[in-house]
Amino acid sequence: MLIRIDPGSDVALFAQVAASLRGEMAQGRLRPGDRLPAAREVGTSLGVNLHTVLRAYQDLRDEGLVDMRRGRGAVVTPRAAALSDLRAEILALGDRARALGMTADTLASLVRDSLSDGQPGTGWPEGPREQV
Amino acid sequence: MLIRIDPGSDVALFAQVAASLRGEMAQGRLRPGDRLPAAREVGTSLGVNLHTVLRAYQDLRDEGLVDMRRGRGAVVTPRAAALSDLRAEILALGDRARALGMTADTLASLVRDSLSDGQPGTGWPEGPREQV
DNA sequence: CTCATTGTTATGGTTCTTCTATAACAGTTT
DNA sequence: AAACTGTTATAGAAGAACCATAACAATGAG
Repeated sequence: MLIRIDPGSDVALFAQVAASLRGEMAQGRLRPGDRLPAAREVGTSLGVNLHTVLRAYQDLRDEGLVDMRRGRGAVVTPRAAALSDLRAEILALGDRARALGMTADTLASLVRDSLSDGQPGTGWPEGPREQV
Repeated sequence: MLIRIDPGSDVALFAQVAASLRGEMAQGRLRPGDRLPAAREVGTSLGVNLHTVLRAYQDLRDEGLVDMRRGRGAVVTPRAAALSDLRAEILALGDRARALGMTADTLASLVRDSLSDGQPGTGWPEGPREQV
């Protein structure tokens, strides 16, 4: 278990914590059934507020990567195995992108946008806007 | 040229604009040498402030995807061709991730973190923190 | 049952980012 | 010369992120 954060980064702390844990899952160091360290423990040990850690845990829960219950803690779900399944391909893609002079952030943004190119769901409060 | 934003999204507007343009480059609809529409034009047409658009343009410039100069505008660089080179692989990876029940955001975060697993650069203001 | 542990919820406050608005400036092109 | 471009400056409003503190409720160990 290794959680790394950089307070000087422009990425939100809770996002860094969540990303760290996803990385552990992808590397197989966190497997289905494993329990995440208690949020309070991570918080104090990391010099970060309890809620910041919990926000990260909740993001992972929303992604179906962990189950959370009071008193029991946050437990890694079987779905987390999918992350390690993709690890090799992600690294390969990263190598190619790096060779083309692309940063990790650029590739990540490109991945997010390329996949959500589908039509947005209905019922928007303000609706999306376009510019041609 | 198609720029799409969703004011209700949790993603920052400037990031959406930048992501849209990256997508255009990946699809080959924006090629090296092409000029991006003027920031003011995009702003008014999109109902968004000039600076919000410029922030997106500057991000693309920092990634080496466009060159910017006063009076001339923002011009797509040769490096942008790399995006379309990776498009097929990104879509393939996205399909696999989707089949495993993974969202685009999850995959994007995983990509960003898996690639930046290397040692952080030196000279941090506060230094990164770890938790074992 | 008792009790320590864990996530959950609530409240309030500070700081930072994002977005907007307006204006002037300085290269580039026509 | 004039229209168009990104650049810089200033200032404000709104929201997100983060922190601090406290109480609550489910779980598991003893």
